[in-house]
Amino acid sequence: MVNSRGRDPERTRQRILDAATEEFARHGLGGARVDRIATRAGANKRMLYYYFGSKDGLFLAALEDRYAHIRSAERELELEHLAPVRALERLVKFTWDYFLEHPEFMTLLNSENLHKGRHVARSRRVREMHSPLVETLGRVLRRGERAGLFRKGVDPVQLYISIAGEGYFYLSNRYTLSQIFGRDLMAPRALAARSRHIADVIVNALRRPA
Amino acid sequence: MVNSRGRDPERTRQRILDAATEEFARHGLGGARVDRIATRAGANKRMLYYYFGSKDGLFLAALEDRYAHIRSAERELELEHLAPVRALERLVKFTWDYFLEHPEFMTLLNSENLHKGRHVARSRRVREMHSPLVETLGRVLRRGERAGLFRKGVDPVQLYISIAGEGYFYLSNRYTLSQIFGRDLMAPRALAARSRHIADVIVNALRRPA
Amino acid sequence: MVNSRGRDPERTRQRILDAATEEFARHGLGGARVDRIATRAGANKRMLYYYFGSKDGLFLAALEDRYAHIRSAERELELEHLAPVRALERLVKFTWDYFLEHPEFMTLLNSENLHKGRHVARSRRVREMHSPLVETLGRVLRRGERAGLFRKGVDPVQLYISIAGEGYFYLSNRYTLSQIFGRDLMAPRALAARSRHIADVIVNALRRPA
Amino acid sequence: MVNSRGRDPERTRQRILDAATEEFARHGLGGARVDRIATRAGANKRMLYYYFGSKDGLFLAALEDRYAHIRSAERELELEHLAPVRALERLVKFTWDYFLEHPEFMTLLNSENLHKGRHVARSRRVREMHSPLVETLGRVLRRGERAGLFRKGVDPVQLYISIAGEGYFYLSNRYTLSQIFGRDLMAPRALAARSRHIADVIVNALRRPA
DNA sequence: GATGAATGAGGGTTCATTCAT
DNA sequence: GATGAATGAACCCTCATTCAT
Repeated sequence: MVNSRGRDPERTRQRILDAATEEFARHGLGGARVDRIATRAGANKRMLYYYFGSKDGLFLAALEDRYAHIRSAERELELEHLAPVRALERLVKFTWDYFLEHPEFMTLLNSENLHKGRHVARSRRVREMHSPLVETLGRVLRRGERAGLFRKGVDPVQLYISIAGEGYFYLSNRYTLSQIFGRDLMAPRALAARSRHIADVIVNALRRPA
Repeated sequence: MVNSRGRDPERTRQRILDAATEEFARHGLGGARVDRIATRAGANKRMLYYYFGSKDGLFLAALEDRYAHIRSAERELELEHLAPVRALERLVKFTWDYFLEHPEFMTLLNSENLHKGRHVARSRRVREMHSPLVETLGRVLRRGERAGLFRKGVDPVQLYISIAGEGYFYLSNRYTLSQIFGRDLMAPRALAARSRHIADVIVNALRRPA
Repeated sequence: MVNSRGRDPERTRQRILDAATEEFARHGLGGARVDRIATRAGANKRMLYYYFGSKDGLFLAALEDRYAHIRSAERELELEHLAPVRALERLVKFTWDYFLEHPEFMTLLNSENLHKGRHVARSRRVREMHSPLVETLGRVLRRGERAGLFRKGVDPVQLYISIAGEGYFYLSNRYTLSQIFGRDLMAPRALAARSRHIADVIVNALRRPA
Repeated sequence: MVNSRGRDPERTRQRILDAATEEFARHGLGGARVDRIATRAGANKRMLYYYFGSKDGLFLAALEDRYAHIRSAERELELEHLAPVRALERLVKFTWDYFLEHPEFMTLLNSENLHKGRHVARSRRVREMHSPLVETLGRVLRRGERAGLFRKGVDPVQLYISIAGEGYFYLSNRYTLSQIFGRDLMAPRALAARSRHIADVIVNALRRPA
């Protein structure tokens, strides 16, 4: 029996993970309901414990899964094969687009940080996933320096946090910001304007002073 | 009688609000416990409903209170009396320091956005608090333009979101970022480095191209 | 100061009693809220306890008040001055009309009986109110017997319970009965039909067999 | 394992329903305590929500159950097979006896009407249960008419309400009535007298005028 | 691998009542 | 006579988790 509700362990596991990701994204770790996850996954609640041990175990699995997803998409950018400025622009655009299309990733991160990163602290996988990103970005920066395009001594971690932060704050806090500034930050034109603004900020931040 | 348990309504209300702010910041809206708030406030649980109506009402009150606090501190910077570049630097430093010293404000905002801003949407006070900020920043920008220091056409809202976002993402996600990048982002030297980095980014973003 | 909110003790007491009667009628004893009573009476909650001692004391006062009201209205029928059949018809119509116009009286009685009559058991007033009714009805019956109109040996208490019961069950259970029988028992025509039906039943019950 | 605490869902459900019926009857809907129901049913409080969704859901289930019970017992009278006068007498006696032996049914109805029939309004089952009763009683009446025993044009619904009302008011209000009339209406002789009285009233109400 | 039934602790909220003024 | 502030017990309901099959 290999239909959608039957005995295909890997699919059951995946359906639970997907349902959990959505639930955690929508309601946070504390607000997520194990019952809803099971129902939406079309699985028995017991299965959730069978595969993931606990609600926290499930949360960690969802978080790891989402980290793996963004890093994997990032690798496909092949920044190493691009000219420094082009590589930078591409990463900036990708990061913005990714947050825009995957708001659940931001919510997951917010939840994890609300809980002082106690899940991610127990995960070796997550740590290992990120050194390639730093290394790649570091090499892009060095190539740019050598070519006389970028200023010297820029820390790739600081740079990445800026690239991400420029989009993250805007998108993660879109409800409060739209409210306090009295404009719809999610309107297509507003999004396009932000995307351009971010590119300007990051490029200017790196440009070698004249 | 004006001691801690006695009949001083204003103090009782304030103690509840303070306790609530801390609890919401630490555990989020969903994870916050009404019992703990009451206990920490040295008040009866019933009083919480007497003054704020509901847990949500209390959350909104805390949020409004924190918004009022940062905006009030901001006004004391008296940016209007400073030279454009100096005003900008001062706001950048203030914003970073404020987030650093008041992490509860970031957590409150994260919670509110997790709930799609449904509390703030019902608050007139919050909306009214923010137009002065935009106007002040707008005037600083215009002064800088006229003096030939800043590039033209920068949107004060976009700029403010950048100023805030550069610090917010770093500090709000300090647990996950420290973990994935393998360094303690809260170490004094790391904090100082970030503060300098942000100032560089923002100033460069505004500087008129040569 | 003798305005509506001021220091006119008797009026304050009466306003509380009226508000309580309505509240008890609408929600029952258990469902009634002391807060709502005070609010609707425009009085401070403390006053309610000042005048009536407790929620139960207030309930008893409301019950006594309503008993006094119906008995007083009954006395104004002056059944003693009417011919036996006319007197009977008049009481039957009055009783139906009274229940129809004062549904709160039925609800109060239901509540009191749900609580096994524990309030009324402590009230001397209520007992004393009712012997005149039985005596009056007894005298009407005896006059009718002597005139050869009514059958002999009818117990005035049994008769009164029938007169009341015929209307009470219909009106007190109007929601469930309308539902299960699929007709609106409160429509004007339905009410008129029931009134006629009751008169028929009671008159026939008393008529001396041919 | 089929003992009292074990896994026999149907029995668990039934125990909860029985305990609930008693609790609702004794204290009304508002006064009933979910905790007491669970304890008396020997079940976990959570089970109550597992099976019935809410306190209101449980109340409706109890109400439907009691309606089903009386209607089922009524059907066993097989009124259709009896002579008209005999059928009538049997229904009258049955109805009185049923209310006498099942006071919880009256209390449930009182509660439901206090709440304006909002539970029964959502129940299809209850409506469907009652057309047979009306039809059966209607056929008895028509047979009596044709045999020249009953007066013409009597509405079976009006008649049923009279049959029930004569007993209901007496029994449902037994505490207040005993008190105000100064006699114990529940004494065996009083009950027997009422039973006879009701039979007289109903039979006379139907008897064709000479 | 999978299920429905069961659990106990604790969630936010509301209650009638009383205190200090 | 009248008030707003305060109380603690208990309300209905929901939680993540585990049992027996």
